[in-house]
Order: sequence, then C-alpha cells, then structure tokens
Amino acid sequence: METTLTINQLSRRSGVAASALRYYEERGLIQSERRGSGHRRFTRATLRRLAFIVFAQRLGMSLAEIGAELEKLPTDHVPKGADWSLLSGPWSARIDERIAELERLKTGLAQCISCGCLSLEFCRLVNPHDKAGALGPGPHYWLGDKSSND
Amino acid sequence: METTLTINQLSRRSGVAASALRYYEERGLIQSERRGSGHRRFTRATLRRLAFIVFAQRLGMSLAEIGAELEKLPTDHVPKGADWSLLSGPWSARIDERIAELERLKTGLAQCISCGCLSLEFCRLVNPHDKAGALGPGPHYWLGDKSSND
DNA sequence: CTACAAGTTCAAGTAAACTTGAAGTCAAGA
DNA sequence: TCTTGACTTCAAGTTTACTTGAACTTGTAG
Repeated sequence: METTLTINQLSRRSGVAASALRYYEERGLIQSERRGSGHRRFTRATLRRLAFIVFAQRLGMSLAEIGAELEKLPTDHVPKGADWSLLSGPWSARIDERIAELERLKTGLAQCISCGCLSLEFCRLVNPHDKAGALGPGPHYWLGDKSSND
Repeated sequence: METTLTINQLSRRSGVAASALRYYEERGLIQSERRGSGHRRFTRATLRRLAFIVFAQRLGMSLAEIGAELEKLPTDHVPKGADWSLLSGPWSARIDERIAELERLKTGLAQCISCGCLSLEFCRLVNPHDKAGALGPGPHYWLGDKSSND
C-alpha cells in the first residue's frame, strides 16, 4: 500500500474537489511531490492540513489569512499535535469572540430591532470596538463616521 | 426639517456606501421615492431595514436570502416592533445554531485537529447532520462521499 | 497493444457584492 | 448668474474562491 495519495484520492478522502486542491497548491496552502510524469503525490499529513483549512473557512477566514496561519507551522518536520496546539490557543479566542458577537446580535435582535429604537445605535451591537475592516464583502463600516453631526 | 433622507444622508447615517444603497435598491431590498429630478428620497424607516440587512450579513446570509426574509414584512403599513418581532424568533434559532457550530469547532480544534486523530472524522464536526450544501464559497462537502470504501 | 480512466496545464468562466468611472443633470449659496 | 457639490445612469472593473473546458499525456487493465 502506497503511503502517498493521488489528487483524486485526496479529494475523495477530504471532500475537497480536485480543482480546489490544485488551486490550494498554487496558493501555497498545501504541497505535493511530483512523479516523473508530473503527477502529484500528497502525503497523508495533507489531510490534516486540509481539515484545518476547511475549519478556518467555516470561521470566515480568507485563504490569505489561512495561509498566514499555516506558515506558523514548523517546516523542519511533519507537524504533530504539539505544533497544531500552538495555533489552537489564539484560535479558541477567535472563536470565542465570534460567539460573543453572535450573542450580542441575538440580544440586539430582540431588544433593539424589534422595539424600534434602532438606527445608528445598532452599530455598537455589530462592532462594539470600532474595528470595522476586512470583514469580507458587504458594507464594512457601521460606525465609519466618527464625527456624525447630523 | 425634512423627514426624508437623500442617498448621502442615508449613507452617512447607516455607514453603508451610497453605491451599495443603489445596489440594494436595484436588488429590491430597499425602496425610495423619486423627486421630479430623479433624485432618491428615503424614509427613516429605511434605516431600520438597513440595520437588519447588515445584521443578517454578519450572520453570513446572502442578499438573496435577506431579501426573502424582508418580504415577510407587511407592505400595507410601515413595519413596527411587532412586525419585526415576527422575524426575530426564527432568527434567534438561527443564531443559536451558528453558535452551536462554533462550539463544536472549538472543541474539535482542541481535540481532533491537534491530537492527530483527524481525517474524515472531522466532517462530523463541521457538519454533523450531513447537510452539506449552499454554505458559501469553499469546499462544500466533507462527507460528500457516502460510500467511501478506500 | 489498445482502450480508457486519470492526470496535466493554461486560459477563461462564474457568482456575489459591490466599487469605480464616464458623462451628464440638478440644486444651492455667493 | 455662476459655480460647486450632490445626484443620476450605465457599463465595466474588482475580489475571492473556485470551476470548467480544451488540448494533451500517463498509467493500467484486458
């Protein structure tokens, strides 16, 4: 039994389309060795890397951000539990923040939207610490105007 | 004092770019009256509608989905608290689901990814009830292959 | 040896959610 | 009246994350 995987094997095992895998490789998120013919071979460790990528996407991260995170993994050996754990601390915090925001939204939905008090106040709900920024597509900046005098 | 808002006034108050407001109007998410000149005038109620739109986007909904939700509001009068409340029930549930997923992800980050047990198992974390589907961009289907015999 | 499945590259297409630019019209203060 | 600044439309461009198709090569089972 071979210890490496072809692109379609990896695709089947991970659920990520082969075209996406090629794309990820092109973006530097995963790596492969090439056979003489040019065919890719992936190590099984790539499965974990992919799990992390999918995971992070569900958290709303862009591939660019994910790539930056993955660069924190050591390159001198195959990353193991301890290496992944290094990432997981900040990530738990990240998830907690997101959960906290959702809780605020939920409260706001009940109180603020339904009662009719709503206008600019809503911004504090969505983004209480004024860090409008790279939040993906969509309007990025309730609270964008600091000196609102109208 | 005018009771209606120009597009730039609405933009400043909502934090949503004027170009985005035109786009939303084109998509039917908001409405405006037109002056003889063709200039748009928005009612203040539009602010609440916008708040809802931004809110929903933060929950990861597409404009199409948001539009569908907004259609549930009555058109025979300006929606008030009670009307918005009608939407808020299902929405709380929606938020709760999302929070639950994040909790699962958090657990999984600690246990599954970092310990090394990971591969296909991860799917159950991301999508425990096998409803891979329209989850936005990204690989949609850990668990996409029911009959994995390799 | 011959199919045919599986692999390759590269360019172009897609979808969502906007933004930008051009070219022109309208409104308001000095 | 003149001159900005705000507004209009419409077409085209942008970004992210891929997918699709064409044209071609490799690998393998019979």
